[in-house]
Amino acid sequence: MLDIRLLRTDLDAVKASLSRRRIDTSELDRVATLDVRHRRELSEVERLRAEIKRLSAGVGQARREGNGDEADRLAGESRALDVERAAREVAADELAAEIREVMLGIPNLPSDDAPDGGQDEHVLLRTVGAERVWADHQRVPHWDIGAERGWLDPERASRISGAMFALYRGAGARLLRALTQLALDRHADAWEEIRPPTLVRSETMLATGALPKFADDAYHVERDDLWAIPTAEVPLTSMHRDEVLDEAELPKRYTAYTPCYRREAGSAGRDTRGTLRTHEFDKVELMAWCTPDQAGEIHAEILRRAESLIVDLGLVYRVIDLCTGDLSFSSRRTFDIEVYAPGTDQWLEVSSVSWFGDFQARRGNARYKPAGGKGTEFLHTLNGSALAWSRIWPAIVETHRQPDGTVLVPEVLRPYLGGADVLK
RNA sequence: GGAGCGGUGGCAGAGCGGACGAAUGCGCCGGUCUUGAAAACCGGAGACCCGCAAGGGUCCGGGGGUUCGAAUCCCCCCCGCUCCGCCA
Repeated sequence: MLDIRLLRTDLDAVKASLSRRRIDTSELDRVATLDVRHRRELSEVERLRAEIKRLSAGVGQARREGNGDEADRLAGESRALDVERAAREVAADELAAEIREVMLGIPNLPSDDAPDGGQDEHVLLRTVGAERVWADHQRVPHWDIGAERGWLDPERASRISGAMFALYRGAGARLLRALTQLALDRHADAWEEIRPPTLVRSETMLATGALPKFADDAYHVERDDLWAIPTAEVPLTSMHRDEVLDEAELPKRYTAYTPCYRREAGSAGRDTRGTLRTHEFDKVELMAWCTPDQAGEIHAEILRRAESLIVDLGLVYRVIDLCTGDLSFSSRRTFDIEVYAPGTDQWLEVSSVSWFGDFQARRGNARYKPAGGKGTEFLHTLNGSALAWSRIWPAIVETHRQPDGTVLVPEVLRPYLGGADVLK
């Protein structure tokens, strides 16, 4: 959520910034108007309440002095004022609720550094491995490899759960487990491993920015009013909700391995083959809490870590600086890592490394106490995927497919596959 | 699912109709002492909102109610804990 004070002092700047996202900014004018009215009602309510408090103190005093008539007179006066107070308060509360509702639907301000551009534009920062030459045996899509080797079983997956679910088997399944373990181990040096709940409350979804706008994209367990997380970012971003941390304990770095659930509403019929787009996939995520000063370095660190794993897996990839029109709702700046899958001849998004500023912390009321200073400040949050099953798996089997149809195991993965250098 | 107990400041924990934004302890900040630190002692400090400021207001899980006045009484809800039952 944006700081509403920004709308009071700098409405034009906020509008200019949000229009870089290529969205309609008329809601901002509406909030600004409502805000003025809200504050007017609020100060009137407060004036009345102060008066009532004064009168009430008088009642108590008059009573103690045995002056019953005076006490009754003051009580009556107070009662009359309270009628007006109640009416004004209802009006103020309604305005506050309306303001909140609109504010929750307004996306974050893009960073000044984020490149301008629409949804289909992006700034390519670098491509690693572009010079690589692909042989015919690497031009086989992973769904064919999966069928050929018995690693993927789409018929049974849909028998069990329907379209857009994956069922991996044998060495294919084992490869996933190895990848997960590898990713988790790589960050154990500085990132605390978390295994959070994956069914969460509405407030938890709201703090991240997954609600209220994107309710249709998530699975909702109605009977218990719980949501299946679309990413570990959701529970991790509520780890310190309603807390006040000491600056000395920052930054806090977490890594979590969880399943992720997405309804993919509106994507039916797209990417129907293979594992690229599924309702459920597992992912290892990196997520950090820090001060504004630390955010830049952490952002770089997450990107560095995500890239280095991909390098070690022997994959070709590129890094993209997302344009303002393509930035996700809560993000101020995002770098996407896309891995090249030679069999499907596609660049697959495997990680979005994002800086959210204090946007999520504000929604979740997560603050810190600056060392030596007084008061509290909102934390900054950042995150990025370290490894997403549904995209890394195809890239690996396609990239490392050998002429005989087997798949060469990247060096770093071998210890996790009992030393095997080839998957047959 | 049944029974009981509880939710108060950064944390722990008193208070149970008016003088309570709230004792006390821990933690935190400043000072005295010390070569320095620790200890001890003295002092300070809650969060949030409105306001240029002076100042005002809100906040004792959330929401209603009673009352001139609610942390305190009543109702509903949420969350947590304990015991029993069920269960991977």
